[in-house]
Amino acid sequence: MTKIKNNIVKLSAEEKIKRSARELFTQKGFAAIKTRDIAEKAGINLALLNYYFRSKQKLYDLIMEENMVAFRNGIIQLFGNTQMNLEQKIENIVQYYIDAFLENRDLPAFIISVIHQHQHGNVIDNKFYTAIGNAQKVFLEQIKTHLQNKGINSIHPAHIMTNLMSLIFFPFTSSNILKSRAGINEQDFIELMIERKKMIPLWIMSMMEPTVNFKK
Amino acid sequence: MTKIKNNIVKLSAEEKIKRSARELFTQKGFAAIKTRDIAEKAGINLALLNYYFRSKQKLYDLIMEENMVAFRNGIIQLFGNTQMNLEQKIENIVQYYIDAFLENRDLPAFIISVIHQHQHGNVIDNKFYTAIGNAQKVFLEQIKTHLQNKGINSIHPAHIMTNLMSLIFFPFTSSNILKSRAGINEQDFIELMIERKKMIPLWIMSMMEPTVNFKK
DNA sequence: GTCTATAGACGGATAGAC
DNA sequence: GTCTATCCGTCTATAGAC
Repeated sequence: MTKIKNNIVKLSAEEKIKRSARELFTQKGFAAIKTRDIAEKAGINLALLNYYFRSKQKLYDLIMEENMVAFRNGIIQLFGNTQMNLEQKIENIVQYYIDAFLENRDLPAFIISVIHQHQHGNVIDNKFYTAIGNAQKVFLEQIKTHLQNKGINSIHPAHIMTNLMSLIFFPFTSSNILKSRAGINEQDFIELMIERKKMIPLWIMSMMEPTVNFKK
Repeated sequence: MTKIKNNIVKLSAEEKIKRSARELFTQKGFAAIKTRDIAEKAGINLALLNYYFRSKQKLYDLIMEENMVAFRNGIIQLFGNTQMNLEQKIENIVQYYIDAFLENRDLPAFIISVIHQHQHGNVIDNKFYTAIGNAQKVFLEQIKTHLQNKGINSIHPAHIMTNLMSLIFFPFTSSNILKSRAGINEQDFIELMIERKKMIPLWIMSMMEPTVNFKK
């Protein structure tokens, strides 16, 4: 990447390929994208893709790894933190992921697809699951303690963690449904997502209240 | 499909192809699957695929349409019902979809992918969105009324509908994370999903209580 | 580093025998 | 209806000129 006058940044061919590849792979996955699509979008010659990245598969692996980094680091640092109380932690998690997904709207569907299609044995994936394992345990333990303090033993901590991730991820994958007929446009959608940064923690905390769990 | 003695059902080649195709396409999508994969899985000759279904694309369209039918009909009938009160309706929706997804575990990720990748202009998809549009409106209106009765005007009805779908869909796409290190196996996972049929309605109803929304 | 041209493999589809 | 053999367009990857 070379800076030129007027502070305008002219991207190198390598960078242009990578950005185009990220956008396309994140939207549609490995199999649906042709190297020609990437080259065309980047405005570079097809041969340069192999020159810089060796193969389509290696380029994809690079993109995937980078796409998963933010997700993985978020889990490790936010979920695994042992200083913060549960409510603060949930607020931070919600903030972090919603901000990240507003920046990259295809990321949630990409991550969901990768997680869903995971088959044990893959080296990259195993590294991934091992890395988030401990952080997950810390968070689940914290939920468990919180529930015990509230006198609730009827609900598995995994529900709360799953619900948290559900409320963060899913809306980004289903904006097309809201936009179709619910009278919600792109700007409305963004505002709703911003509102959720405030609301999701309230919703999740209320799920751990006796009044909700023992109702009826 | 021909019945033979001992009540064992021997599938026709056509049916074998369709079942194999459904499993593979639902798991990995159109682009990642080769016609040769389908033929091999079905134990039939590659040429038969084209003989019965004309092309890979036509076979996929057939599978996708069938996969989306249950989802679409669920929305139209359950969301669009004008007789039932909101709580009963939510209970029915949760029951219906969780039961369906327990039967076909890859369906949620498939539906999410189709919805997410939708670009307006596609005929099948437009039919789909038109069909669910009214049912969606009925449901949103009902939520709006419920919120007004509770004296809550700080929250958009779309949040509630989105939350409901989130809590139903997402867990099926992320079971791999729970299974990796949270000490949850396949049987535990199924039990958790069954518990959710009872819990999700309570969680959603509580989101429409003033105590939750005006807290802090 | 960047291009053109092309090798070489793959995958969808079909012709034609049985 | 089912098979084998094969066609042919497409796609990844590379050789080699500049």
